[in-house]
Amino acid sequence: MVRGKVQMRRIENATSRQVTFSKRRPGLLKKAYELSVLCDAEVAVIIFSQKGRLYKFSSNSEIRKTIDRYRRSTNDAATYQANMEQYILRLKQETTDMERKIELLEVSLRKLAGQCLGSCLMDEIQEIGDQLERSLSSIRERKAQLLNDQIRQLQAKERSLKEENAKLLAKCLANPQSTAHPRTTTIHSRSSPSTDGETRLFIGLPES
Amino acid sequence: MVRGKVQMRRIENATSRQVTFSKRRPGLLKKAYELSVLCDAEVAVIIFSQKGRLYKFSSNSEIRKTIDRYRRSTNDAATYQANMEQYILRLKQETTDMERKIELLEVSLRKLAGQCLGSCLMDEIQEIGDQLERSLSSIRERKAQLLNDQIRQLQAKERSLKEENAKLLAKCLANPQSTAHPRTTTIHSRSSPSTDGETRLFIGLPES
DNA sequence: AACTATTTATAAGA
DNA sequence: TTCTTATAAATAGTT
Repeated sequence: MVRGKVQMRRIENATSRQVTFSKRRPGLLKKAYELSVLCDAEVAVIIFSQKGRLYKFSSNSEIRKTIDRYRRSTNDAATYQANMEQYILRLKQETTDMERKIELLEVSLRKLAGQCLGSCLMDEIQEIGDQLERSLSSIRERKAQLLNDQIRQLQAKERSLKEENAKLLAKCLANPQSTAHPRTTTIHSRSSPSTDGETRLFIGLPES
Repeated sequence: MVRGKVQMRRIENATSRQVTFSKRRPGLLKKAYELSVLCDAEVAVIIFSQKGRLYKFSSNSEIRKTIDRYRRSTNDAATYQANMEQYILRLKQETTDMERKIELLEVSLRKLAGQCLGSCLMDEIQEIGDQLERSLSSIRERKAQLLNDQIRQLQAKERSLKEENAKLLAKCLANPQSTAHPRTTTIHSRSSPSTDGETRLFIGLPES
């Protein structure tokens, strides 16, 4: 361009590049300004320097207006926005559906809880009553099951305690150091008012 | 600028303006291109002619990226897009909340319907059972109320029919033209197989 | 930032 | 529109 043409490629020297940027940037913005004024055109220029600094020109007071106009005039840019709007519509539809579902669930729940029955006619009352009876029978079944489980657990525990009891008794009888009858070997039996039946196994243990 | 400086003001002659636009527009775009290449800058230019025709340059493959970058770098006003994105986040949060609510309602409903009790322990079983008993008693109350209403309606109907019956009887007795007993004045009784009890009041009406 | 030799852009005319 | 041409404007390299 001056004193020898410039190759149209990135200036490798960082300082030269920065200097050239500083010189050409206002030139570009000035040209943009002149075009907009002389020809009454809408012009917007956005420049980001390598360092990320922003420079802009807008013939409009608000560059966003030009950008919006650009978006409206191009299909691919409008697509993103349209997609978002469609997505919002879908989300809204979803929430509406969910609201209706919640409403229905709450009504069902209230009815099963015996509330708001004032508007129910005999048919529906009958149906709800039947459902409740069925539920109650499920509940009773589950309750019975739980009780049975508990009983079985207690029985198993009883069995294992009995076994332990028997083992300990056998040990006591076989042990030469304690030939006396277990009943009479209980220490501190005078100071503890517990029954024989409960304490006769605690041979030699100090009372707590 | 050439052969006499140009005044920096709108060119009034429409043709001249159009010509100048055609000449300067590629110049501006070229300058933008050169700045972007030489200085490795991100440059975007948008031009709308007076007729609304769009011309643009973008150092990027996609001008939208530069515009987005511009939007991100200016925080003078929340952009429409940012607002939309926030709105979408809000909607998503809302649907998540609703999903959770639906989940809870469905669990409650299933339990009140006596389903999925396998995981319930005795406390909860007891509670559900109590709730069901209360619901059933509400249901029975409502049922009784409905039955009572029905009975009262029937009683009222009976009363009004009796009154009408009495009035008609009195009329018959007072009327000289029909001294016969009302039971015998029933017309068409031979062609209608209804019982006496139901038809004896329809004096003089043609059968439908 | 200022200077200046040149290139580039472009107004007016064809 | 495009070409031509005279001239203004921009700017690369230097200081």
